[in-house]
Amino acid sequence: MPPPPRRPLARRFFARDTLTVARELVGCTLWTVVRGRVCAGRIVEVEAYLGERDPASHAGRGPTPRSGIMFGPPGVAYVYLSYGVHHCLNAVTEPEGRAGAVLLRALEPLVGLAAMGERRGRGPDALVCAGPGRLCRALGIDLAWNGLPLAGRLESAANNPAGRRVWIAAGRAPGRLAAGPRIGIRRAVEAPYRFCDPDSPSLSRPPGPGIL
DNA sequence: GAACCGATTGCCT
DNA sequence: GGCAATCGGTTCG
Repeated sequence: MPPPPRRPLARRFFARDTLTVARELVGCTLWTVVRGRVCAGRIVEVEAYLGERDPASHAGRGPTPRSGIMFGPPGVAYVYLSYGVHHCLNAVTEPEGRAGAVLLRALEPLVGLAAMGERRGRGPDALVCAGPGRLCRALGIDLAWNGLPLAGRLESAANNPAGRRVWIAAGRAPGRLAAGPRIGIRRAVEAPYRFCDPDSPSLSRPPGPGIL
């Protein structure tokens, strides 16, 4: 199977309703280049976090130093540290001024499995990015990536002294799309804002019950 | 300033 | 199934 296109999505893709962006991100591809090593995977599982009206969102009580980025321009990375141990990568959504983000929870690895395996330790290939923390570890993503653009033109080398690149490109749309409750949250546990390709072998958990 | 919490993971019994 | 790890952000006094 030929690799999917490497061209980043347009920024306006992300400047829309968060639930729409979340559903359409399933099947797209996430790319990183760290010290010249290319990694990519097909996005197979995401969760939508809606912003000020979503109690489960970090932006649920208005902007703070951490969540402020979700109120800013769409199409940039929101990276946070989970349980003091793991990093999680979101794509900021909605027009500037309105909060929203999509958490990338799992990828099917496509490119750079050797580098992913070195960062994560050995295990089944299909599960190397099966979880938000695993995904970031495998692709080399940490807090320093917070705020990097995921869409539009790639960063110039001059603006990227760490030699870091990240972007989201189009991919193969899923044959089916499953919806269900979000994982690991304590508030708004009912909202069916987790979307995944139920036919993927790389999910962090079984698909939710809804089929869209 | 201090206490508490968490959009997780891997290892333990 | 249970639980520790580990720390930035948030909240409270």
